[in-house]
Amino acid sequence: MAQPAEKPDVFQAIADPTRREVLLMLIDKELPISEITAHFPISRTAVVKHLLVLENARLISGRKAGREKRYRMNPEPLAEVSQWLAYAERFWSNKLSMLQHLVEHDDKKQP
Amino acid sequence: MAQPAEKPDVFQAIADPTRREVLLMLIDKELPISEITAHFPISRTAVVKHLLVLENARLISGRKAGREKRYRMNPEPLAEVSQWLAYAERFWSNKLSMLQHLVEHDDKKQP
DNA sequence: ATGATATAACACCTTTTGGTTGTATGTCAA
DNA sequence: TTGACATACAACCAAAAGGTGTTATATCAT
Repeated sequence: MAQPAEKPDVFQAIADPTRREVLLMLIDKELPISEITAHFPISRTAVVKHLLVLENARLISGRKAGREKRYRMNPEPLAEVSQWLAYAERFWSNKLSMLQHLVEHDDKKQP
Repeated sequence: MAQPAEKPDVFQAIADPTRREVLLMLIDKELPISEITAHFPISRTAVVKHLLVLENARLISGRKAGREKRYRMNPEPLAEVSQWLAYAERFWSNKLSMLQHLVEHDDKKQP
């Protein structure tokens, strides 16, 4: 699973649902691998591979803290996605803004 | 290449550079497969497969026009990406806005 | 010193991806 | 009606993606 530390492709990195969830977990806190793994039904090895993909897309960075390695998120590479999106949507900005607005205000369907 | 018409995953669909480029080509115009193929170094069959992925992610839709099939873009599914991005960036909005601003104003590096 | 923890490093497996070629089918134009 | 064009469909292939398990190594607590 991307064993060679190559391809820093952000789009590729966020293509996997597990990796997106990992990212969300690391938004506001720094977590060790074991704790991240606990939230998923897959093996630690698999999680580590996902972490490697995220890391060489520079979306997360890890530091060793004693016997554990703690990861934190780095949002900067997401700017590339944001830009691409803005460019791709530039002709329908009205329609899309409307859509987003609708969804955002439907979070916890208050009747 | 996603032969079965399944997985309408938008993130997956835009993960491939070729597919992203196809999308950009179809923003403002409707194009036949042959014309799309002409812009890439790969075979028409390969392009068609990419089109299928984009189509069942509902990012494009095709209609037959005589002997050719013309595709056009549909931006709505991108809203999901947009939302996710907004959520993932919610703690760093300042930093990211700054970044984007910088890049956008560096398009054709005017000295 | 010893055992439990946390990670690292391998080797291996299966399915999906991205690509190829070849053959058939429908459609326009002369 | 006969090509030339545009697409459709099928079979095949190599490599990457996503996963598994096993074994080793460092570190903390007792």
